[in-house]
Amino acid sequence: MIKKIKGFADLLPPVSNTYAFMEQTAARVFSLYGYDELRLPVLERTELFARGIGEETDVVQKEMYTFPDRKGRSLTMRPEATAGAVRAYIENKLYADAGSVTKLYTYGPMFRYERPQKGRMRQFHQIDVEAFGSPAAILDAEVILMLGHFLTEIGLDKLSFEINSLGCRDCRPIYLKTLADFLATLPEEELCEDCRRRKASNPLRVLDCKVPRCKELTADAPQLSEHCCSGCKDHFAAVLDPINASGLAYTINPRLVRGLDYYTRTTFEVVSGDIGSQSSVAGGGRYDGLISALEGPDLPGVGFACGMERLALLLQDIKPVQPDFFFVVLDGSGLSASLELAQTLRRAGLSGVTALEAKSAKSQFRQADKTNARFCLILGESECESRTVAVKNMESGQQETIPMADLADYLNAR
RNA sequence: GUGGCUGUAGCUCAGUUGGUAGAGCACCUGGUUGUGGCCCAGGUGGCCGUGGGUUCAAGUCCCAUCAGUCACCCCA
Repeated sequence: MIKKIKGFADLLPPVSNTYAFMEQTAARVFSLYGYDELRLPVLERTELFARGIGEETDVVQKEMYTFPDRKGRSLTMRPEATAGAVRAYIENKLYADAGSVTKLYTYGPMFRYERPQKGRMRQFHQIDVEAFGSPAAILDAEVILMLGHFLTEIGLDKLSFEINSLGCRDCRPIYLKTLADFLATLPEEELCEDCRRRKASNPLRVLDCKVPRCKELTADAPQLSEHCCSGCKDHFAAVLDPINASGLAYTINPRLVRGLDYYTRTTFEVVSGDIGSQSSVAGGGRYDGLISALEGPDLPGVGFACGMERLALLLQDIKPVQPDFFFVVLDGSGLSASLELAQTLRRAGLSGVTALEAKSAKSQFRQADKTNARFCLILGESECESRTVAVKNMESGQQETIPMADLADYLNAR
């Protein structure tokens, strides 16, 4: 038997209905904020991600599905949506007639070659939002509030928001130097193995280490909020003001680090304690240098992505829609008539299914019961002859004989 | 890439110190020759993940392998 490959999943009902619900809710909520849908390719040139996400990131270095096409060009299955969205924004010159801001959302599968575990698949799904072209702090705040609005609409209003600022292209390098100097003063042998490596490769990550001893050692580490430039300080305050006014609960997490190189200034994350170790259900932030780094105009951007697998872990699975009617046929003569009648009812807006073979009445009624149909429509020999249908209300058990011609009106009235 | 745990019916799982494979749910049929749910009776369904080894005998013990899962790491 051919089986699916590791880290890839079939999304079956009722889980698939939950995904549809998330997508539909996202589309509805985001449109309230002026966002339009963007649909992007799943494959891009490898270089897009290498330059967009950062050559040194784990995602690029060891997690991408990369392979040559038939002409030897290196292609990559997208590991996230932002780089592709920025590429589309530049390539289609959406900045030309957009006024001050271009608001887009997209959703779909992403691919990362990682060891699967709870909340982490190799093919996973994100709902992604990008707002290009404006440096306004109020836009950062709006994006965060919109994420909160969306989560509330899908029934998740108890999640924790964490917000931080990572500084800008000017002040972050200075801070990183300060941090590196501080880390160099720590006793090397007392740091965990990972942190010894991260000290050089990704110093911000050391602040995020979960090992207790590392936490102690870095307790007095210099904080970016004290070392960033006045522009970044003002920006961060201007982001928090409207969020405070909105009543959205959040914490400032000065150790909140994003793994993708492009983030600047505002970053945020939504975490849940109920879904295992992969606790981050959404994350995002501002990326003011990304568009120019991909050879577009020097315009800023802000956005976020939600992990649909992780949200689905928090949502009850939504049941498939229930049909209104089920056709019971008692002999072969009713079979073709039942389909014809069912088509009439469907065109009249009623949903339902027909029996596909004339098995015993008991068996057909059992089948009808399983579909949760509200009515059974019974077509036997006598009904076919008199051009009527026996309609049984499955809840009350009562049954009436209705002329075929009146069937749609009769059912629609109930 | 590293580690832990688990692989027995469609699903959830029992299976004693090794002795020829079980339950519940689901499914099918009947109890009502044209009427569901509840109940009752019966039934279908397993290379016990795969390969090798030990043994008179392996679901059970040993080795390997594959798969799943959780965690590290990383991220949404």
